[in-house]
Parts: sequence; C-alpha cells; structure tokens
Amino acid sequence: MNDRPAPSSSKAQAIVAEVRRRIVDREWRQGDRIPDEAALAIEFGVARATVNKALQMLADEGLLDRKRRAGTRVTVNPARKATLTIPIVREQIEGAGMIYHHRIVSQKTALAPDEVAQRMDLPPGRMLIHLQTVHYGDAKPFQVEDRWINPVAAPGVELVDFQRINPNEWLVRNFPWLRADIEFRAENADARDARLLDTRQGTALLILQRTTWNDLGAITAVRLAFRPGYSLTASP
Amino acid sequence: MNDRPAPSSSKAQAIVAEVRRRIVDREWRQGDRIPDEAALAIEFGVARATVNKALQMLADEGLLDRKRRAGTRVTVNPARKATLTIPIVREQIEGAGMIYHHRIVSQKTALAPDEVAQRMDLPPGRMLIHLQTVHYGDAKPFQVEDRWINPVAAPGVELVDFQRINPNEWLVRNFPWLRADIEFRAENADARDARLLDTRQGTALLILQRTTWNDLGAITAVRLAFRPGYSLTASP
DNA sequence: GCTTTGCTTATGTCTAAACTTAATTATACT
DNA sequence: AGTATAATTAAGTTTAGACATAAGCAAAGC
Repeated sequence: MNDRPAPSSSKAQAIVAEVRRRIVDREWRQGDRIPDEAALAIEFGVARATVNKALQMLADEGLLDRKRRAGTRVTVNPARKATLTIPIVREQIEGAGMIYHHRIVSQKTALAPDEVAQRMDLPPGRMLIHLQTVHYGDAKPFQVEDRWINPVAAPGVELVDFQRINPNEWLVRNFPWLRADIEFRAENADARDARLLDTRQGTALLILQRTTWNDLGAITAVRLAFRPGYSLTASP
Repeated sequence: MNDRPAPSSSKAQAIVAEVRRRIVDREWRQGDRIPDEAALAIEFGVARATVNKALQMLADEGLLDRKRRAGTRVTVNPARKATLTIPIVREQIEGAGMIYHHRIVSQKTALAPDEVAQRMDLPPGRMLIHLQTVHYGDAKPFQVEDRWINPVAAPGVELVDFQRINPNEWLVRNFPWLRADIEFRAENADARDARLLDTRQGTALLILQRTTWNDLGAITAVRLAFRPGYSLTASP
C-alpha cells in the first residue's frame, strides 16, 4: 500500500505511518513546520538516524519538504508522484495466463529518419536497424512495436535472430541503459496499426515511446502501441 | 538525470555511479552475484552502512536484486520503473507560460452511478457531488475533468465555491490521501469530450483516471481527458 | 532418498556520535 | 537604512559497532 522498499515492520516504517496519519488527520496541516528530527527521535524513542530515514521516505514521496536549517514542512501542493512499472511484454502476457508469441513483421537496415535521429540525439545519416514486431497473447494481437536500434551502442545486433528472442528482451538482457526518455500519448490508429492490431482505423490507442542511452550513445528508440482498451496502472 | 533524493555528491552517490558503470560496462553481468557489502566497503574505503545505502538505491531502481544471505545480484530482466509526476493543472499551464482559467460546466448532487460507486468502494445509493470542469490555457481547452466527490470523506465540500478554486486544488489542499488508484488509457472522444475540448468526435484522447482514499473512505474519483496530442513524460 | 535441524552468512535495521553544510538570524559595519 | 559578517541551527552524511532475520548449506535422522 505504500513504498516499495519497506519491509513493513520496522521502527522507520512505524514512524512513516504515524507521520502520514498526522498529516491525513490534519494534526499537521499543509505548510506547517513539523518538529525537528531530534525532537521526533526523543518522542518516538529512536535514534535521529531512524527519524531521518523515515522523513526522507516521506519527502521522496512528496509529502514533506525538507531544507537544511529551515526544517521540515508538510508539502503545500503535493504534485504527487506515481511509479509505473514498464513490464516485459512477454511476462505481462504470460502473467495474465495467456500464451505468448511474437512475429517480426519487418526487419531491415535503414537510414534513420530525421524524427528518429533527433529523438536519439544522433547526427543525420546513420544506419540503424529497423524492426516491426507484433506481440500476441493467446493469438490475439496485444502490442505493436516499432523499433530502431543503433548498432554502435548495441554491437552484435546485426547477428541476432529476433524470431527466437524478441528485440526488447534481447536488448534488456544485453544492454542495460543509463538514461531514458519515456512518453505516453494517445493516437488514432493508422491503417497499419489497425491492421496489425486487428482493429479499425481511428481507434484510440495508448502509445508508449521510449528512447534509451548508454555510454556509447542512444541504444534504441521504440514506439509501442497497445491493443485498444488497454490500460496502464500506476501505483502511488 | 537519475534518482530524486540524490544530493549529487556524496560517497553513497559515488558508489551508486560506480556500480552503475560496472553494470553498464558489463564488468558485472546480469545474474552475476556482486561482492558483498563488507567487501565493497573495504574496496571503496567507506563504512558498510554507506555501501548498504547505495545498493539499496540501486535495488529500489530495479537494477539490483538483494536477498538476505543470498547476496546481491544484477537484475536479470529489469522491469524498469518510471516515475511520473502528476502535476496540478494550473501549475502545469502556468509553467508553460500560458494564462490559466477554469470553468465549471456543471455541479450537482447526484446518486453515484454503479460504475463510480464500485470504483470508490462505496455501497450503492450514496449521494455524491458531481462536477464537470474544463481547464483552459490561453483560452484554449487543455483538460476536461469529470469528478465525483464523497462528502463523507471530504466534509465541507458542499460549501465550496468551485468557481473560485478548482476542485482538484481544493481537495489537494484540504484532504491529503492515503491510497490512490491511478490508471492511464486512450479513448476516442465522445460528443461531450469533443465539444468541451474543441475537437472532433473520435479523436484519440489520453485519459487519466484516479480514485483517492483517506481514513474515512473514498474521497474522490476523477476522469481527466487531456487535449488531443498531449503527451505525458515519465522519468526513469 | 527425503526431511528435519541447526549452523553460517549476507543483508536489514538500528544506535550513538561526529562532522558537514545550507540557510536563517543576529550583529556589526558602512 | 542597507549591507556585510558571524553565529546558530536543522538537516545531510558518514562511521563503527551491534543485533535481527532470512536463506542457503550441511549434517543428522527418518
């Protein structure tokens, strides 16, 4: 129900819960300065480091604002954060109890279009691998993937048989990334999307667009179009 | 470019960076067990607690898997996490240098429809406040909000003048929540969406649906429809 | 062979104490 | 008054040491 790391029962967790309660019950109002770490340490009978850990968690969550010397305040307008897990398609499909398979619709080496080169911070004129893949769950199309891979940052990509392992899994297993851009959007299905996803042109699709980099430059830029009606869940 | 909490320069941060480098450079491969905290503490010349902090950060990020006694391993299939900040509409619009205003299209007390009652975990037959709002940036529609508010969990809601303060801001400032459900979806604009967002019926819209609870029960359930073409950015 | 039991180990958590650093407040100076 | 400077404070970080706990391992028992 709350943060990931938390193994539920620990002094720090208990403090997190209690502070959260005080905020929700409005004992501590938005903008209020709360007692300092030393005071809370005495109140809860723990070391200051433990209070520090608890308050840091709440600050990461966006519920508290902390500044050196100025103290800790309850965030006034918490622009709350949500964490979303971007799963591996296959695991997602199999996790839902369906049979997974994928199909490479097209694979070729091609000049990066301007739009792609720009997204990947590459000079124009680079040759990239272009892959189009459909992922199926129980033989029904689940996701359409349009991917460009940079062989400079992902050496060996030319030799992979993507019929056997899908492009995402191969990349994820072989090229951890340092930085990524992730973007969500809604788009009306074009003719190709519609055909591959077995739906009508114009249907609203959830689009995830992601570009990843390692120390050698952009690894890959991908556009994922989910099947109509798909919804993505985020946890606060 | 990386984690939120990080104050950039600290021993723990340096360790995070170095471990990340070793993973990216494949000195430590996926599935490999890495040296234990004690060994890394000696290697980096710091206390074990410092190594622990650094490795915890990387584990939270999903790059490492840690288990008691079993040691720490590089995650095999990192289902990476992304954080998205759900901003206050007004701040978002003003932050983009536009003039913000909102318009309450309708406000009434009404019986919760089944679908809404279910989403809010409420027994059927509850009276809720139903609000429809359009948020504008420079007089162009930016977001359409369809909201149900539970007066039991948000007492005082009946007395608020939502022409003056928009529903979201009032709620956020007065009723911090404990738990939330957040969901993203794409939908084709219906007639009402199209009219309010000044677009054509059928246009693909990004939809954010969110329900929040405090200790008194569900506070509010809201469906936000963003203007066509809007994209949401997440950071890893 | 299979299961149980206990030992061992790596991480998880906490503590007390120290030092660092940003930011506020007070003070002295112009 | 306005500005520069120093003192103070609260959070940020680190350390060394301790104990807790889950999980792997091996020996003993069935």
